[in-house]
Amino acid sequence: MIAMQRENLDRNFGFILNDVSRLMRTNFDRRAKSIGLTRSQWWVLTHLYRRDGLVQAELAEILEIERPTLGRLLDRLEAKGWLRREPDPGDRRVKRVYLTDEVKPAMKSLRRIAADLRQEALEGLNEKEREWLVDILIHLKTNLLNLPVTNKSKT
Amino acid sequence: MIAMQRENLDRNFGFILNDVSRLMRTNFDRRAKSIGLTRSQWWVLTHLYRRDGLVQAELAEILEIERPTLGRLLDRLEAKGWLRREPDPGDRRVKRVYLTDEVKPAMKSLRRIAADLRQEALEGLNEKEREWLVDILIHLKTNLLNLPVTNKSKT
DNA sequence: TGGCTATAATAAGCTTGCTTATTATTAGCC
DNA sequence: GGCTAATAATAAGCAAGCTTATTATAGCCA
Repeated sequence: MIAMQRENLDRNFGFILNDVSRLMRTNFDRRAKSIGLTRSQWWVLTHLYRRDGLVQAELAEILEIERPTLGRLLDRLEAKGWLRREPDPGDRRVKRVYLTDEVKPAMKSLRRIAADLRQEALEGLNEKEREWLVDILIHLKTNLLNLPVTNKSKT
Repeated sequence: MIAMQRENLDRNFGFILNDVSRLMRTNFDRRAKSIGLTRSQWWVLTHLYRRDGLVQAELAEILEIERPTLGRLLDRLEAKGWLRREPDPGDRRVKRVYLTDEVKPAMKSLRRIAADLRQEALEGLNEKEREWLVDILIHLKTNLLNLPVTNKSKT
């Protein structure tokens, strides 16, 4: 614990991670702009594509974002005609989310953009290293999810 | 390239990265809330701590964020008394940023929070793996910064 | 059945990213 | 010296995170 005062900021793990994450997001968003979707929006559509008609709360759970965050994402997506919300017949608190037909062709382009960008970011790493990286990231995510503070207001 | 339609979303590199980054940020912010600073704000102060009196544009460059983003961060930090902006005597377009005395003690707590969180996130990785991870992330960042699209409106 | 408790969705407010556009000033060139 | 181009800072507007609080409805249990 001596001489730790002047740590190397350029190798600060948290911030490099943040930088890479931000660069991926902004780059994706720039490429997808002409389609009229952001990466977060695409991610929502991707999951609905697999399981159409999800309840909002379920979808938020799957996406690991808070319900209000999802709510406003859906507002924008609905306004642009990518999906619609319909009341659940059995439970009047619930709304279910359904994709519209416009989605399918757009999805294809976005999947392409995502794959290209991923490829470009990972350029120079071999398959083994890529797998290893994903494993490590999953490990970190697990660590973080297990932290007591992370469990917000679980009451 | 066959049967790639149904890729494994849970191992999507971009999104796990995003998750880890988000968890780090929100966790930090929760822990630092009582001090009244966010992680982004702390990062600004950390750099000023090393080089007080920077010009805003230089600082934005170092932090790798856009100038308006920094501008509003500084607004909030200034409003809470962590720093002040002073006109540059030689160039009337320029403002230089100086930390106030309140900063020093807070910095110590925040550095502690950051170190703890980093440790908890990286739990289970040995020193070699940690170094490797940082190297990989720097590599990815370099890849992303070299993408043509990333160079925004350089005109 | 009637009343608490839990749950779904949303509203409201804050932060931090980004873009694009404006304003003030400086620098550079003819 | 005077015009044009470049630069510093900010304004304005949008997106997507988060919290906390509200409203409507279901569910449970006494």
